Amino acid sequence: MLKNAEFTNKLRSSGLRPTKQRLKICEVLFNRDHTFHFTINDLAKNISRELNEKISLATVYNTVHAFKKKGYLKEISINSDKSYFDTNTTNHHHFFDEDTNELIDCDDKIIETPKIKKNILGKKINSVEVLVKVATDNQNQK
Amino acid sequence: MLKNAEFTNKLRSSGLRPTKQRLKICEVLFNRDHTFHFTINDLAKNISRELNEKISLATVYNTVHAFKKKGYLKEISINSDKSYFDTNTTNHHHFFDEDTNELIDCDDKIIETPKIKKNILGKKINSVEVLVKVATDNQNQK
DNA sequence: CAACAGTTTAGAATAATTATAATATATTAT
DNA sequence: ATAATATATTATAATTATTCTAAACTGTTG
Repeated sequence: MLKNAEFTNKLRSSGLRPTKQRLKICEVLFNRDHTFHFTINDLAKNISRELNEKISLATVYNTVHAFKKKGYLKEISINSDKSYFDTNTTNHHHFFDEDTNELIDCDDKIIETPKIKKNILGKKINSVEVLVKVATDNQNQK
Repeated sequence: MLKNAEFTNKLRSSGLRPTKQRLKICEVLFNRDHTFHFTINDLAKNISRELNEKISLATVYNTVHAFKKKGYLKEISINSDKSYFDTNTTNHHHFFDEDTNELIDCDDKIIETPKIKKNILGKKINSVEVLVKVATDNQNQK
């Protein structure tokens, strides 16, 4: 459970002013036991529910994007209809349950990190991530 | 280079009426040498350019979704701002060039298909796909 | 505390996608 | 073939996610 002062430092050290709103968003995002996958709307709702306070949706957008740029959040692309973000910013893999739309993080103890046999573009490899889609047998190719 | 009659059969055999519009869209999508990655807007533009004929945007949306449901197209989620579709419906991997936004298909000769060490949900595995993001060194974590 | 740069805000604007409902077309039964 | 029906197409409106705008506000620096 990080304190306000720690978030203040974290923000300041990356060149972001520690405003009231940003500190509250830090609390909601980073004072958790586990990885948090969310849309910006989810987050805005969580803020008003958990903190009983409203932060303008535009600010939530601004902040999430600022945090992403600073590497505190990572954007996930599974569904293309909405943007999801992830508090787990390490290189990791996912299981995606097509029945429930649940997304589960895992590391290379669960899913092997694959070898790139030929780096066809010759550029620097920034990430190698695996997505495994699962569903109850029969139907569900959506 | 498939013919109209072949597309007609293909459509009819999957329970889709072979309408003028669908046949034209088949031509644009499937009479190609290589995999085609596109947004619905791209496709609509291609239709009016290549075939010199306009198909209502709503029809293009309907058709692409119908084709996806029938397994003729696959939806890709790399960027979350738009929906991309792919004529390569096999299980395959991707390189994504963050400098140019180019997406390149490849199979397990280029990128190894990873092993799932533990199927944590115990459900049927529908796909295992790898995404490798590359960019010119330095900057570019976007 | 004054001055300035950076931030927040409500609401407008934009862009992608989906819904609507009238018209048109393909299929089927006659 | 033709009529009846079921399905598609279309233009347009509606919806949804996201970004933009410009005025008011807040944090920081001197």
